[in-house]
Amino acid sequence: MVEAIWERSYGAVSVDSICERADVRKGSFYHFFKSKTALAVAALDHLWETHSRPALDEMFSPVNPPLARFERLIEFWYLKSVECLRTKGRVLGCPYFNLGAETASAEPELAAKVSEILDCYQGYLEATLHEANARGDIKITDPAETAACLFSMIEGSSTQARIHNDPERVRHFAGAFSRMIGAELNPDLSGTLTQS
Amino acid sequence: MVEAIWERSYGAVSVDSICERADVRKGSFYHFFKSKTALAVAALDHLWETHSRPALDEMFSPVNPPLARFERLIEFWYLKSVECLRTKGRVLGCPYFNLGAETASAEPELAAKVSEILDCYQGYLEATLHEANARGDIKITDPAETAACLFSMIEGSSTQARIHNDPERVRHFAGAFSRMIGAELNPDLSGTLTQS
DNA sequence: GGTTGACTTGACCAAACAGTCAATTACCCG
DNA sequence: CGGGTAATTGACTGTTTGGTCAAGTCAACC
Repeated sequence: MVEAIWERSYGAVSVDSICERADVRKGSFYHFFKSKTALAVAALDHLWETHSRPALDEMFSPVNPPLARFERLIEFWYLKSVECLRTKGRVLGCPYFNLGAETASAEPELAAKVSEILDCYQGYLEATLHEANARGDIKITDPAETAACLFSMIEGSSTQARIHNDPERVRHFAGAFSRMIGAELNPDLSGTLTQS
Repeated sequence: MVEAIWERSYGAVSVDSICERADVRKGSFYHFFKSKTALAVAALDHLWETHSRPALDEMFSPVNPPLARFERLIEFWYLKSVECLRTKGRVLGCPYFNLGAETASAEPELAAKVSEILDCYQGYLEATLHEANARGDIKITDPAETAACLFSMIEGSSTQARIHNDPERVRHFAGAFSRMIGAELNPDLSGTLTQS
């Protein structure tokens, strides 16, 4: 499962443990997947299609004005981190990013899938920057480059949150986000209070 | 060795292979290090003290004006990525960040060491922002937060460069760096030409 | 010359690893 | 009901894993 890999790491999760958790014998596993890598690719794709992409489609829905979409995205990452710490006992960061960094040099197929997903994610940012530009909300000369930087900041922050096991590390980038696109964003970051 | 872990990953490098590369028998290894984790901690510390910290001390030397230090840092990351691709056949990103992300949830001692190193790294940025503020070069209201964001962007970019195996991914953040601190930076990013 | 203690060695361990396979069962379609 | 195919099983393989250990080497010091 992608969850176990997310919580631990690709190298630390064995096919045996995956089978045990799914209550399936190893032969069945290898009937459906030709290798551990193939399972990981499929799991990543599934997670993307069933969770991440729908969530992004909602956050970046055209019914919201462009800058509001960014606010929702910032909120999303922070709430996710806080919730993750509460429910899983650890801040885990981005599953795609973690897995990609770990396996980039050893599992080319896995890295290719992660690359594809990450670029698609970044595309949401870029498209929104374009739209905000067109509406005159902001004035960005190179939306592609800016999207890349914003996305790097998001992923970098959330990976730091994982390393330090501290969700507040993803809180910081809200202000920088505003400064980088030259517009005021006011995401609701009172996530820690949502439990009460 | 830290190099093997950097090129592959912590989980993919065995104690056996480390011993073989060092032409040492396993018993000797465990005479000096109580575990594989302990070796990694020591190796990380050694890399930091002998390479990264001296490099940072030079880049952030007080003889350079604050903004010039940032230019050198941006250059540094780009040149490192290009050189890494040329000499090792792959862009590898930041060894601390990669290792920290992979082992954060399984190896607390390792994660603690990485946290310490990363915070120290970020400290160079923060101190420089303070100094640039004091000189009137820039006007940043929260240097700590800004340093965190800049550092996240650096690490995020370089990890993306690793995942995509593309050094140009670290090139992007030069412009964003300028925009975030509100001052023009002009790093020399003609790194691809340095081989001729 | 004898003792000490740091270092080295190779044989060893039990567990875990990814992956295989022949045999069996479940299921669907005619 | 009968037959073909898809799914499932458990026992198996050969390798590798992190880590241990008794036995030994060696130089330094008393």
